[in-house]
Amino acid sequence: MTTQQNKNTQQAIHIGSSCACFAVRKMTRAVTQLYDHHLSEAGLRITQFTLMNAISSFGQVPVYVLAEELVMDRTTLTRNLKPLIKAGLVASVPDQKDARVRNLSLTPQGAELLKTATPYWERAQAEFVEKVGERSWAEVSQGISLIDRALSAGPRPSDRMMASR
Amino acid sequence: MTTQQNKNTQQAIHIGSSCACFAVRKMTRAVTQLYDHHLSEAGLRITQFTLMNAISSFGQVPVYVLAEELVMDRTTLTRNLKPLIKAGLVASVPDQKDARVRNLSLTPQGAELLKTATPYWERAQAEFVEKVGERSWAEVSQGISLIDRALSAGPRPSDRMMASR
DNA sequence: CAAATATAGATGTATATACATTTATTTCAA
DNA sequence: TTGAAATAAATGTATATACATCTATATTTG
Repeated sequence: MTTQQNKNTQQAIHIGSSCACFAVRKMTRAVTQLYDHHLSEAGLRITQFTLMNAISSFGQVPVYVLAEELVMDRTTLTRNLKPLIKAGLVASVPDQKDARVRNLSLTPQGAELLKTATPYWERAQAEFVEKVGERSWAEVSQGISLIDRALSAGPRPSDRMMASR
Repeated sequence: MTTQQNKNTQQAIHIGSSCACFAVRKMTRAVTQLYDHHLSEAGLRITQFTLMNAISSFGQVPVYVLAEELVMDRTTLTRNLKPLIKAGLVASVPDQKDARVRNLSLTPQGAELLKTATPYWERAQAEFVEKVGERSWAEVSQGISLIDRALSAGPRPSDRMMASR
């Protein structure tokens, strides 16, 4: 048992130290916790803040466009929007030309809350950059952009259609 | 309205392009989707695979130690373990010396499934590295380690106890 | 034009995440 | 030694995430 167990342990250590997904998920938990602790004082989570911010940057945007932009499943976005719509922070109105589409925008209250919460985001961002170092973050940030491009350049759904599985 | 709206839009674009948390969460969604698509063929999610792998690397480990190691709330870990324990992949047994503590380990079935799933993880990892580039990933990986250290070196809970709020 | 196909969003189900609180146990101090 | 404080895990609640599927609408094709 000992030899086999040692083999398993060594293999597991190797996977744990090389798995890209494990690394990015662990880091994301740490970063999210930092931002959430600041944003909680404004009654928002960082996920909600960034979602409202994304809508604000578009002014008005269909669900499917925003989901693609955020690399997020449409159904996930629908679910994430629910509490914001219920709280009167986000408006979802049917499109005039295509009845399937719903356009998202911030309500006046949503825009106001986003403005109120921004200083807390700034503190979180400042603490993060202070801890990590401006230069280091700039480098990692570039790397993240690179990964985003690399992964979004994958095969299109239409290409996959005739492919094996 | 137009001027104010433009201001809001510009501000939102600035936050969206600089927020570290938004960037890492977006990237993590993309990376997780890639790994999940491979691991699903083994009937596991990448989160479950990496959790089982982490337990395997310890051999046996208390919940609170694993949670700290993974930068994960203890309650989150408890919840994530639930389906694995129910499926008979992970064992959770009370510690002999401290009755509060529960030690986690893989069951034989868990070890077997981990082994079976490993080739799918290897394909995911290979696709990721192939798309991103070995050199780029090595650099980003170093940056992630740096961020992990920077954020875990924060104030201990005991230090926070007398702090404001 | 009508039938087949494709698309947008919503819903059912399941897991992932964390805070506040509860329960059981241990440690520490008067 | 016992009562207070601390710790480990579990539970209540709420949001985050995605797949399979469903409904409604739009587009394409025969």
